Amino acid sequence: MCEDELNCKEKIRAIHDTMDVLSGKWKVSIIACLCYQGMRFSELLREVEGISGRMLSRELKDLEMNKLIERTVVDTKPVSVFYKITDYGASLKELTDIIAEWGIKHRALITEDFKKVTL
Amino acid sequence: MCEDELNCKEKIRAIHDTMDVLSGKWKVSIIACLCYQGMRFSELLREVEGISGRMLSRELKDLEMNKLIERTVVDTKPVSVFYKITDYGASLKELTDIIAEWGIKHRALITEDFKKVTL
DNA sequence: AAGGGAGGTTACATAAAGTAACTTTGTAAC
DNA sequence: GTTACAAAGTTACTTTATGTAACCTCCCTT
Repeated sequence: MCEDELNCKEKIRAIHDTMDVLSGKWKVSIIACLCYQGMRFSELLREVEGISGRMLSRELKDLEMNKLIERTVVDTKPVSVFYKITDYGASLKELTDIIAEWGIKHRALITEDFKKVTL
Repeated sequence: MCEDELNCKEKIRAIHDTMDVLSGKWKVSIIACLCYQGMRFSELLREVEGISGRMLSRELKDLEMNKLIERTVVDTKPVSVFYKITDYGASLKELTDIIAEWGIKHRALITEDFKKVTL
């Protein structure tokens, strides 16, 4: 299955297949975060800036259903809940890297343009 | 700006920066499609299966505002409108490739699992 | 003059995301 | 022993995004 052979419609279908799993504003960020290290709900809430508890809770459920992450209740007092990436989820790391790389270049450009316009 | 130096929060910010530009269900598909070749509104409507005229129209405006694509009215009779990727938009090709690649692997896996469960 | 394609827009309906308050269990502080 | 606060959510309500369908204008063909 060589990428070069993909025609336009096949590629778009493949993109939709990925996007179905990563739909929404937060999933890519959550996965990227858990690729660094597993962590608890409250830690994710702090790392993924801007996300609400409600959305985090939902997105984590979705990701768990798709077997991209694993949820473990740790029997501490009080209990804590630990989330970690699965091997399958880790296969998305390259994707998160490329998305982040582009974001960095984009921000640099926007900032430059901003300087040009305002100075 | 080496990717390895990115800490978690920086990476998440970068991901959000990209996602702000590519928000919504359709933008990545439209860009992938226009990376193959420029085309007209009605052709995009046919290539990007499932999208409605309303959404295509909106997404194209967004993409144009972000300078990822270019809109040209061609003075044929009747007029046609041609959309093509800009150099900047083309810098997203690698991203679309990786997203599509993962989608293909994912579909293969899902299909296998389906076989296992139903046979 | 009726119908059809291109390139849209408008009005209305549903689904997804955001906000804020509330819950439960436990621990620590006064 | 009763506030007070953290973890891990949930519930009710609001706003935004997406989807559906009908409609518009311009030009061409039959």
